Amino acid sequence: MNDKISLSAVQEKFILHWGEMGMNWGINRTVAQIHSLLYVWPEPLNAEQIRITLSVARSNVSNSLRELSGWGLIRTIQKLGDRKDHFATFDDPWEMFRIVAKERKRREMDPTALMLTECLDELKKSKKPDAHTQKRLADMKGFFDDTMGCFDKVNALPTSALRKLTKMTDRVLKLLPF
Amino acid sequence: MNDKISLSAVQEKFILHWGEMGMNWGINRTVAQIHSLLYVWPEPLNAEQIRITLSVARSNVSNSLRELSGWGLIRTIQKLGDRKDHFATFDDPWEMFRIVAKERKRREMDPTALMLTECLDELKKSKKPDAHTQKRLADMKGFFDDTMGCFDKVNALPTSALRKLTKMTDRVLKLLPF
DNA sequence: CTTTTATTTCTGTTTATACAGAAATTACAG
DNA sequence: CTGTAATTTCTGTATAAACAGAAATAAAAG
Repeated sequence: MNDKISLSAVQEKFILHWGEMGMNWGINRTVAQIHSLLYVWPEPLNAEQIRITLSVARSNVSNSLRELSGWGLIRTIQKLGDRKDHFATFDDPWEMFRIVAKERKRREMDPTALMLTECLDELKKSKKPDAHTQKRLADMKGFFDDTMGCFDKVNALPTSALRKLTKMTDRVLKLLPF
Repeated sequence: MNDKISLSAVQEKFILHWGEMGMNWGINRTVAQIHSLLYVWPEPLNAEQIRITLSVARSNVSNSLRELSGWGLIRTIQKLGDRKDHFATFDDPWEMFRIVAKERKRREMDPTALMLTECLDELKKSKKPDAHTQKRLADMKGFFDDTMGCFDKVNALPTSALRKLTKMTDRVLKLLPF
């Protein structure tokens, strides 16, 4: 039962900050802390180790791990002679960002785009036009379509291409006819 | 005292959805609702009109308006013969996005980048190296640097350029040496 | 200066979320 | 099977955020 994990001061600082940052983006603190713990720690950890290290209830760990699975941010790893699941996240921040961004788009942007489409349909069918609302919602819909279309293409790039692209921003923008 | 504002079904649907969407991004529901109300409504509204329309407490309106001001998302408008402040947001979704994105970067990404720098400094000064944590934090810092640098440049573009850029994604990506 | 109007701040309540600990379930070992 | 380990689900509690309404303040009018 050597489940004792000893965080360095730096690791603890990183994990605590990550938890708070997550909160600002609507992500549960414990969820974000577990994610950052798995990110900094050199080996996969089991639920009990996470519980002890972060000083939270076992159930909290369980639910948070399920949440992270729902995001596709962790994978389970089996170890010989150990029935416990061990958990790990990804090494590459770009890949994790790609996953999170894609999932947030699916969960939050897509439904909003749909809502806007529905609203515009209803307005079109309506007797009294309300041209102003129509314009505002159409503008917003146009914004969503443009950004989401762009996002899908960029986000589909592999990490190497994304990294290059961000480093070439100046040159790319200079090429364009603005 | 003609403060009665009558929302259409579509406007109400839009506002309610916007409120819920805001919550998912860590933004107060009432704040998001007020913002969307000002966006769809054809004229600037005063606090009392907002209170009645959204059925919330006057204090809630006051605090939410201050919050929106803090984001730079609303401006106040004076009307002749009316002491009340009237509030309006922007017409252009791209501009609003630019404002929000810039502000979120300032509030949440910048401090995180700073934290990572501090952590890496502490690691460098440390006696026992902990190469693994160093690599992980350096990777994350690199990701932040690359994305934030790119973001600053792209986000500085005017709406017209941003719109064109998103519509050219395919062509731009094809030009690049991937 | 007093009254009216508008806004903000304060205080207590409500509500939603996070969480702990217990209980129940599941999976496996012997 | 029976017992043990592991995980999940359930239930109640704590915490923090949102909110309403009152009180206080500020601003302007007369």
